[in-house]
Amino acid sequence: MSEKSIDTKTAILTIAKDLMKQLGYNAFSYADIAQQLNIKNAAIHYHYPAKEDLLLGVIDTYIEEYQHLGKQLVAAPISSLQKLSLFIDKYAVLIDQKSICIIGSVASDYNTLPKSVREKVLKLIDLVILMVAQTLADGRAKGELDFKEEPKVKSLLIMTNLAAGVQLARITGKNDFNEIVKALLDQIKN
Amino acid sequence: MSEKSIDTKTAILTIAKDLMKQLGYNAFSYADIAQQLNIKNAAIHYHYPAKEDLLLGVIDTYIEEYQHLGKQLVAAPISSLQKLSLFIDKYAVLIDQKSICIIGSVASDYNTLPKSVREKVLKLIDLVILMVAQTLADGRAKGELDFKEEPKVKSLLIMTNLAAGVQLARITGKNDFNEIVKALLDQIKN
DNA sequence: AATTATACTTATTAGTAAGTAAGTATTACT
DNA sequence: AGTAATACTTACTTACTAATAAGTATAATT
Repeated sequence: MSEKSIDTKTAILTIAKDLMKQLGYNAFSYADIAQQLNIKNAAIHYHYPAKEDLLLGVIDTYIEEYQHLGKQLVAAPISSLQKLSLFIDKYAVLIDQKSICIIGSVASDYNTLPKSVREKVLKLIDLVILMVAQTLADGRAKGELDFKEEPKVKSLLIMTNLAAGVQLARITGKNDFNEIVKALLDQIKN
Repeated sequence: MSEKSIDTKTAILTIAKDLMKQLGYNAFSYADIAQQLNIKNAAIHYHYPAKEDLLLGVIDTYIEEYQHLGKQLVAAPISSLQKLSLFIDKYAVLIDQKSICIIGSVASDYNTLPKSVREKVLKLIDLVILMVAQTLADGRAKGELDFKEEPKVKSLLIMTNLAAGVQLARITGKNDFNEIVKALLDQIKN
């Protein structure tokens, strides 16, 4: 694969990710991507034969991103609260982009997704929930955090606050998301 | 309007609501509804000229439903915890139907919705958040509930737990939703 | 009884979707 | 230098989308 092709393939993926988060799986088309890149519709099919392949590629980049973040967080010389803040920041920036998180995007379109994508989505969700749960468990063990729920359950609570928080804030305004974050951080601070 | 027509119009709306919750705004078509009702595509356009009108009709039924529920809850001779449970039950049943809540459904498609729909969605969201907030405030005043956040903020936290909870549970299984509900009820019990 | 409104069907249109086959220019390999 | 792979474009197909115009049967109104 030449460098030009790598660029195009990466560029397609980057735009697909943005469109996924802004519009959802069923509301963007190959034509939208082609227009932005000034290439033809069929050029995208060359790199990603079916829309299913494109979506698999999108999910893969997030799996890699969160695997990378997970490893970074374990080793990072920062407090557990700061680690969670790094994670929360990923959600906060979405609102300014009029976007929602990729998990929320695929979750609402779930019934229309191909089986291969569904399986990969489940893998991504498990990865993220576990990463947050481990950060929470670690923080509590170190006495940096305090909460009474099981780490896995607390992770579910925080994840749902964030995922639906950005969905809500896109409609009602960013302040609602900020209030949610403030409250959930206050819940786990020691 | 004859009775037959009322039946058809109501039936269209009922199916549209189901499709919205299962597939989302952009993933269902007039053909899907027509097929289920054994009528022609154009018959739906007779009752709802544009898809925008159909979606406005769908949101309206939910606004009416929650206005009704809100009035019922104020007068009902049950505890605040039971009132919240009635609300939570509305979300629990969605999972078995492989559906998500209407707010979550329109929230993820928000950028593709007509302006008229967006305004009505905001009205619905405000209504629901306020209803939950008032139930929470009332319960705390009566000593039935205990939480440290402002009622509006606690309402946001619970709403996001529920909305994203059903989205998540459709993928990972109902148990995750049950765990979320158990934990959030435990947080506010006195 | 005649007229009109209601609730549709039939038939069609314009637009857009994903996807494909065949051709072409460029680059890499032997 | 010749061959083959890469990265596209051109041109097209099939299928589906919302939407509309025109026609029809039935029911309500005058």
